[in-house]
Amino acid sequence: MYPLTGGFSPAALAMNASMSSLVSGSFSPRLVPTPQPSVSQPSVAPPAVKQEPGEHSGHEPSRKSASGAPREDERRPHIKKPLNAFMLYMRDERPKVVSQCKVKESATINQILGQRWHSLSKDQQAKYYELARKERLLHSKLYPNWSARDNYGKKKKRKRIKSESQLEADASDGFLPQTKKPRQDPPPAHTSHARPHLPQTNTMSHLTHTHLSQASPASSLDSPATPTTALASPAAPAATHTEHTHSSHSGRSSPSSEQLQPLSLTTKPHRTAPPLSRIPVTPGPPTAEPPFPHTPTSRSSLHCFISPPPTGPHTSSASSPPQSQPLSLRTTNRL
DNA sequence: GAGCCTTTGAAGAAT
DNA sequence: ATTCTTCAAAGGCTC
Repeated sequence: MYPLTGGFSPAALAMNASMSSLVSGSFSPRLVPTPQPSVSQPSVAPPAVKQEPGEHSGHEPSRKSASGAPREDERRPHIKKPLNAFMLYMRDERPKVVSQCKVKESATINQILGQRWHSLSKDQQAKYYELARKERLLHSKLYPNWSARDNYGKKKKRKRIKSESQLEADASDGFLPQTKKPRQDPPPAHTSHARPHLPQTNTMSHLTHTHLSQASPASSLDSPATPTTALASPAAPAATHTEHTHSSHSGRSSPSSEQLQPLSLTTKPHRTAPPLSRIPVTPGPPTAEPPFPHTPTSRSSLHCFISPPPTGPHTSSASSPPQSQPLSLRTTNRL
């Protein structure tokens, strides 16, 4: 369900959907009324601002007020990260997958969407990249002082207790057992990391006269964090079949690949290891394996996407990303 | 009820 | 400069 969004139809995503649509609901799927009374939101759905109940949770020692007074961050609303291209895509496509595949589990849906994402044409992906870029731009205008770091540690992670069988599976896999490395040390590590944390007191102060309304992001691409090149995808540069894919996705240094070669992100090796624990790594002939070998047992629904994969809209005939790149291939990094 | 799962991408932290 | 980690969404499931 898309609370406020008003729904982005893929079509609506089109560039022409300039600010208005963007503003209308982009990054605040389920937002909570902005707490800033003083801030007059210019007919703009405020970005995800949310007051989290257990927010304080003891992190962020850095901004603790000596006295008993409520810490600043406690009163500050939780400003969510702007959605990236894929997230925007998911938001649009999720309902379709749900209805088509009759699945409800987000994990499964996301797997399907992940595959579909790869099968998208560059143009289609570019649409979302562009949209995401606008989102970031808008977000940075709304919250100039916001930093992704602010949200670090907001999600408390629980240590997953692996079953023996799972551990075995991991072990037998032989490599990178963990998809998400269970942190040995508490996540908010950096928070305790004495760093000059910018005083975010007035996160929204700038909003008072937000240029937002006037902002035509597309034109003001000179935003700091955003790659000027529209499609600047964090992903690999050119080389349709970039195997070596930009060893790092340090997107910021974003390649200046123009629209010609928008993004070959399709081949991007994933940082987080795929569900290896469930996907038997077959040392044998890779070709023998179907594109998506053995998906999670109970996740048969993956077929939903996998079945019709043959010829995605993406012209990339040969270099075909997803199909030719079985999940097992994307094991790469993260040692 | 909090957190996990699962995906990709962005950004910050760490090396 | 490169690598690693966290968080965005989301809903069923697990603890």
